[in-house]
Amino acid sequence: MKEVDYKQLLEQKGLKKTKVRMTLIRHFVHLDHAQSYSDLQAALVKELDKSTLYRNLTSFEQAGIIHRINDHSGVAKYAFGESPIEGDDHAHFVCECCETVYCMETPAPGEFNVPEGFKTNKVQTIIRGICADC
Amino acid sequence: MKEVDYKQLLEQKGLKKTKVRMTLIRHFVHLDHAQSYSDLQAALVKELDKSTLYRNLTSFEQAGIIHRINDHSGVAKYAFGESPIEGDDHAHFVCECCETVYCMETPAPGEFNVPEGFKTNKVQTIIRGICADC
DNA sequence: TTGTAAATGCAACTCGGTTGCATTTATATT
DNA sequence: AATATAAATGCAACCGAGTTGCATTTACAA
Repeated sequence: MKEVDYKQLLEQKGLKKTKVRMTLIRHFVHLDHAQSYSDLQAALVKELDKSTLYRNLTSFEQAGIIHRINDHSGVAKYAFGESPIEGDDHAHFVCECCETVYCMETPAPGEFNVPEGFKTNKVQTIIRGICADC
Repeated sequence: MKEVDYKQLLEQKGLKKTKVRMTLIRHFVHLDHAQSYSDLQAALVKELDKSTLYRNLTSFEQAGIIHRINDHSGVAKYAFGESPIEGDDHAHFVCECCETVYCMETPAPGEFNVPEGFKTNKVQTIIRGICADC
């Protein structure tokens, strides 16, 4: 994806092309794993305001440019792209060694037998293990 | 489970029988769904110190009296009993209407095909839907 | 009964995340 | 190119979950 495309991506989603947003997109695009707020702060050392960052993460998420991941670490992480399996949730892999979070193409399983009266809408899955780098 | 048993449960786990702990156990036992810190604070109006509460939640968890649940709400919740499926993780059901979290006996599925070099250890599952009460 | 380690309560703190508001900036309009 | 306007930014102040250090109290064993 080229610089020009980032601009188009923003325009297409009705978001203004600002310095902060371009920096953010550029950063997300070339990463294969999810980033938390503090990861982002550390990586983008340039003056980057906390609330500006959070507000942009939110609007990017709403625009489908990134998606929010909840591994079970207590802090939200974000990765480039909409949920790969449109609408539905894809699984996330958390490395128990380096804590890195990867998006898996593996779809969540369909069937879970819940008790009488319970209705299943969707299933979210976290896979824990060791990643290829560790 | 009777009062006397609570005491035995604590002794057996090497935990001293204190007022706070008895109150906590008593509270957890007769609940069918998970409690967050603020749920507990609200329910146990009696003077209950924040750090004491957290420290007890931690030791109860280590002792296997309760287990910690991470639905994707951002706050940890706790429910009575060890993970029903010994060692392995059981699924948790989050009601999208009342936000209540229930433990499901349903085991997590075995097979997820992860990329080359990735090794799966365990799978954690959150089922979202509508509970029997809603 | 008393000694001791563990449990409690309190205050102060960290950190993720949010909100209100004044200032700045992107962009559409002239 | 100048300008009007709504949106984006930066800042400070705030909230709530969870943690830590420390002095005091309590359970329990000797």
